[in-house]
Amino acid sequence: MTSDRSRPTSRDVARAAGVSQAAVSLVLRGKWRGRVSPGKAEAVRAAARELGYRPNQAARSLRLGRTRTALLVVPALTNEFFARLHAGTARVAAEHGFGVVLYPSPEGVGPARDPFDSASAALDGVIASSMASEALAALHAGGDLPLVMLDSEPERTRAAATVNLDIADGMRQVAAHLLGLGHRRLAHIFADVDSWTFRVRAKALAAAVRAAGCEPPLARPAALTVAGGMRAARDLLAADPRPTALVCDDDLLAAGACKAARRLGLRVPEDVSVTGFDDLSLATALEPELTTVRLPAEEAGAAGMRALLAALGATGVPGGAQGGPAEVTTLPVALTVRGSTAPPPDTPARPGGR
Amino acid sequence: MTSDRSRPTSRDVARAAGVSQAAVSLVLRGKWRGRVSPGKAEAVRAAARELGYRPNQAARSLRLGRTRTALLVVPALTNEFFARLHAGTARVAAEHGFGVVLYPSPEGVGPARDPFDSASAALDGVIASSMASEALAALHAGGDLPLVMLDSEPERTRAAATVNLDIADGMRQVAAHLLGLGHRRLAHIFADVDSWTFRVRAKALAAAVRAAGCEPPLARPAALTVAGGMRAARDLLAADPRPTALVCDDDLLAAGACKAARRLGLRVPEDVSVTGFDDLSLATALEPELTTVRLPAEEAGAAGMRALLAALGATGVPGGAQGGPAEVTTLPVALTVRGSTAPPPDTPARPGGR
DNA sequence: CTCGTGGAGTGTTACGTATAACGTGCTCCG
DNA sequence: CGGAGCACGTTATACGTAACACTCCACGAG
Repeated sequence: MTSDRSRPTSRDVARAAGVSQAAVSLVLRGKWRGRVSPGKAEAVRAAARELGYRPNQAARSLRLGRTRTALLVVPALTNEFFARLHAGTARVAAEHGFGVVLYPSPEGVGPARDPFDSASAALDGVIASSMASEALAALHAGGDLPLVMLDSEPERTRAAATVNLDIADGMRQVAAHLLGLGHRRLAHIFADVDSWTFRVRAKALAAAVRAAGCEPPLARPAALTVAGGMRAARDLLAADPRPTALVCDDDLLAAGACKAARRLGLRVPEDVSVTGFDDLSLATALEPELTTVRLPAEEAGAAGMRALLAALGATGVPGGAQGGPAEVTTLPVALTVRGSTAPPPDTPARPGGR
Repeated sequence: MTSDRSRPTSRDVARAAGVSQAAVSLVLRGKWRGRVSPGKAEAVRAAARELGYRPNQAARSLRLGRTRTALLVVPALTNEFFARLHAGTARVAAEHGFGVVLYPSPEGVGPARDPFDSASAALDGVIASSMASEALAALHAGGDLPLVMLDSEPERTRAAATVNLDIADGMRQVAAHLLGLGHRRLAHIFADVDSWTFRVRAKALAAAVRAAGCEPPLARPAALTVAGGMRAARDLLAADPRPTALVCDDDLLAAGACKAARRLGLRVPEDVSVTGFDDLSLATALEPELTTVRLPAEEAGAAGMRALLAALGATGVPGGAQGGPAEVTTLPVALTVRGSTAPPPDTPARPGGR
């Protein structure tokens, strides 16, 4: 009615409320205690509501030097784990008026372009998940933004903070469960990805098995897909003596392992036990349902964003203020026992798994 | 070395190259033909590279009045379909220097907040997928941004364009496949969501079945999860006479249906056929693999972003310029026949499905 | 010789916001 | 009674970029 087509500015609001533009800014940012009378403040709010005023974020960002936007680097969103990670970051971000923009990391299919060119939005900080060191170096070149690492090697990064899942403990729980059921010949299907999280899984499993006095597990790499899991499982189940349990780095691999086992005429879990990792929705869609490790992905994403916000708050103070230089948070994970594990064949049932 | 801590600006580059700030802008935007000599242009580029200059996007957005950022509204990213949708939009967006920020639509769990407050970034346009009319109205209130609808009711929106998947045809293909196998008693497990895409599925299935001279399919609503599919299937399979095929609105529901069938002692597909929709990675993880309809999600997302970019390009011309007011694109879908469908029991095999 | 034309640049301004710096009156207390 | 301090505001400026409006000069046509 009054305005001519384009979005109203704070000056339009000021005119409508009969005050200066500065007063509008004060009132709308809530900094008017003792600077603007309650009456005028209310008039400003009414005018803003009336006109449908929304502050121009570009102008605000320019003025403040902050954009209230974070970059989340993930290998692939089609993986439910990373989607949950994103949900956690986005939730916490929204609570603080932040936005999150995604960047599929260079390990994906796309051309390894500069994330800071790709993300047209200016950024305040970066959260990087499950990154290889090479990709990290690329990020490093992208300026001196605060960086939070998720589920990554804590060492040799310039991260302001690291949020990790207790992957090693998860794998130890898997091993304890299977060993407790009586399994002695475990095999490991590990993801064909050079990433800290998968290296830890392999190491933890091997250590737990060794500690129990068993021979080290056979291991086969596999592409992180159902088909990959099938191929690896076919190989492993051809070994003699055949392993009685297949420990998989991921639920997708476990799904493939189950398929492969059945194609070989083996029943799961009677003839061979299978465990997954991540507790995707896939885990309960399968039959039998997968025994797997539940990872608090949303929680990890939320914690990562909180850490980033904390780092942003502490910006400007060069000296190390509170705590160490790089804080590491580790979130607990929990084995979820379902139907894909059982005592090995030719063994009298023994009490208790785990 | 030369600069004092903060990011270099175009003025810093200008100083280093011995030209004016305006010249830097011209050169770096590639608009210098006949305005700046090749020698100086090269000097500017060298200085920019040397200083690691990156244009301040906030300032650019403020100046241009455009932010090169689009909002993608999806119900949930943890659903692989929407993740693929996002991948498509993000890919095309990146090709044009655009960013994409996500907003989980009000139908999700979160508090139904204003997407334009939540997305701290300013926006040039909106792509909304699978939205109920209520949520649409909320978007409508959010200003007069160009809007592209994905997989939604074409009518009564002010969308600049609509990109739809040929859902109806997909369901017709499912019906033809099952009817061709000899099935006569179909049942439908439909998603408990008030959304155009699911209404179309129900209508198309009913029409196809009626056209074949069969009685209309039994139908049960279900929450869009594996557990929801199980409950609905348990109900439907208790009917007498028992349906010989369960048509599901989604692969998750189909997974649940398979589980339920087996718990009742029925084999899939020998005793009962099951079909899904969407072709999630879940479809090939199950056993038997699901017969389902493959939706070109990435392609749809890409097409949506292209439509939005086109609408943005045509902004400023009030009169309807090229084509109709709201263009509707429909992408084809394809039935993928796998192992979860077979001729009904007590029926001699007949040649050909579909 | 004058004028037009186009290349090569620069000065200046505006985008919309947040805030520092600067007034006003007015009250209250030493 | 003379400020000091407070309540209430406004003016002015800067953030970094893009682009309009100029200037200046060389050169060729008339």
